[in-house]
Amino acid sequence: MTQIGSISRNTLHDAITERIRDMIIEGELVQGERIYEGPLCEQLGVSRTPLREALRFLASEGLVELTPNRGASVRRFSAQDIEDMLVVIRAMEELAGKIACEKASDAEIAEVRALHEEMLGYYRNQDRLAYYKANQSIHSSIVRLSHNATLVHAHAGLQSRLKRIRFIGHSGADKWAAAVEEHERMITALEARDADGLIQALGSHLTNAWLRVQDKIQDEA
Amino acid sequence: MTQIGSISRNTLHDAITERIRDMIIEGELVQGERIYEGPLCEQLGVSRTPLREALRFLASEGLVELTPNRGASVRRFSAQDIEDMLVVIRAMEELAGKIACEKASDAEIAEVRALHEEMLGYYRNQDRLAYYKANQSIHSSIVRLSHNATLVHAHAGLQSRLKRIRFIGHSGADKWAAAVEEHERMITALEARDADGLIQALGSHLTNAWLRVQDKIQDEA
DNA sequence: GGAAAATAAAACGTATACATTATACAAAGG
DNA sequence: CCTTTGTATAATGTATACGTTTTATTTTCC
Repeated sequence: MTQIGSISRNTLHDAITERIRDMIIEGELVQGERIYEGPLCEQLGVSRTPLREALRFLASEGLVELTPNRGASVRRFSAQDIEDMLVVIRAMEELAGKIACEKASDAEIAEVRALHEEMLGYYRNQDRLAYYKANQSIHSSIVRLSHNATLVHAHAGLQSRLKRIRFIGHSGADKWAAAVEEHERMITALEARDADGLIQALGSHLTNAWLRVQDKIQDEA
Repeated sequence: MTQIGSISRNTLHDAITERIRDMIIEGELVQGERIYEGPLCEQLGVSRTPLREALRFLASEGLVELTPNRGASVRRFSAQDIEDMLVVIRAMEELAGKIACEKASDAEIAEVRALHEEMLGYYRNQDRLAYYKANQSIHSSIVRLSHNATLVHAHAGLQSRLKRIRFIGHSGADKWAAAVEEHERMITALEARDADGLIQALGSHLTNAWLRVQDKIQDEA
C-alpha cells in the first residue's frame, strides 16, 4: 500500500489525526456529535486501529471526548469554555510577548513584521481565508519568539481548539478593520521591544476577539 | 478477562495510561529510553492495542515521544525544558490565583486552608511523600478555584510532567522550611483575597522551586 | 394499548495475525 | 583490515477477528 501522492506522512495515525482535526475545524464533524468508528473508517479508507489511536491522541488534546463503552464524540464547547480558553490563551500570549521583547532577535522580529505586511495584503484584497491563516500564523510566531517549547506547545493546542470558533466568527468590516489596527499596534510594540505596550496590545486584541465572536457562537455552542 | 484488583478502570487503555504515567514518574521507565511494546505488554499482561492507544494519549500529553517506525520513548527533558515548564506553570498559577481571589467562595478557600494545615502536619512528622502529595494537591486546588476548566487541564498536564522532576529534587531541611513558609504566605494572601500578594507569593515560590531543583537535575536530565 | 422484558443488531474494547520497516550481523569484495 | 552489501531478526504499523456492552426492536404480559 504505497502512497501515490507525494505528501504522504510516515505513519497513518498521524495523517488521520491531522485529517480529523481538519474535519472538526471545518464542521464536517459536528460539535457534540458522536464519532462512529466504522463509518469514518470506511470514509477514510483505513482500519479501526490507527483511527482509534488518532482519537486517543485528539482526546488528550481536548478536541475529542471519550466515554467508556460509548466511544468518541466531538467535544462540545460552551460559551464559558470558550471564554475560559481565551483567558488562558491571552495570558500565554502576554507571557510570550514579554519574553519575546527580551529574547527575540531582530531578524525574528522582522519575520513577524513580514508576516504582518503579508496579512495586510490579504486584508486589502478582502481575502478572508488567507487573512485568517496569516493572522493565526502571526500569533503563533510571536509565541515562538519566546523560545519556550512548552509555551509554544500549549498555545498551539489551545489555538487548535479555537480554530473552529474563529472559523465561524467572521465579523463585519468595521470590526475587521479594528482587528487589523490592533495587530499594527502589536507589531510596533514588538519592534520597539516595548513589553508593556505589547502586553496591552495583545490583551485588548484578545478581549476584543472574544467580543467579536461572543454573539456568533450562540447558534452552535 | 475481569480484573482481580479492585481499582479496575472501565477501559483498559485508561488504566494503562495511568500506569505508564506512574512508571515514568517513579523512574521505572527511564528518561530518553525507548519503550518496547512487546515486553511492556507482557509485563502488564495486556495486548498491544490498548497499550499503543495509551502511548498515543501520553504522547499528546508530552510525556512520551513518538518517532515514526521507531516507536515510543520516554520524553527527555533538558534543564531548559524544565525551566520553560516552570515559567509557564508559574504564569498559570498566577493567573489562577488572581481569578480565584475574585471568584472563589469562602468555603472553597477554607478547603485549601484545610489542605495546608494537613500538609503542615506531614511537615512536622517529616513525612516527605505525604507532604509532597499534599503540596501538589494545594497547587491544583488553587488553580481549580479559578473555575477555568482549560486552565485546570493545562496546569494538570504540566504538573504531571514535572512530577518526575520534583520527585527527584528532595531538598534539604532549610529549603524545605522556606517552602513551607512560602506556602503560608500564599494561603494568607488567598484568604485576604489579596491578588497581588498571592501572585507575588506564588511567583517567588515557583522561582525558588526552580532554584531548589536546579542543581539536582544535572544527574538525570 | 402501553409498559416491561427478552431478543437482535450494532458499536466499542481487546486480542491476534499479517505487513512493513528498521537494525544487527555476517559474508563478500576492495 | 575496512567497507559495503545482503540477509536474518526483531520491532513497529496496520488489518482483521472475537468478545462484551450498549442500544434499538420486538414480543409478551398486564
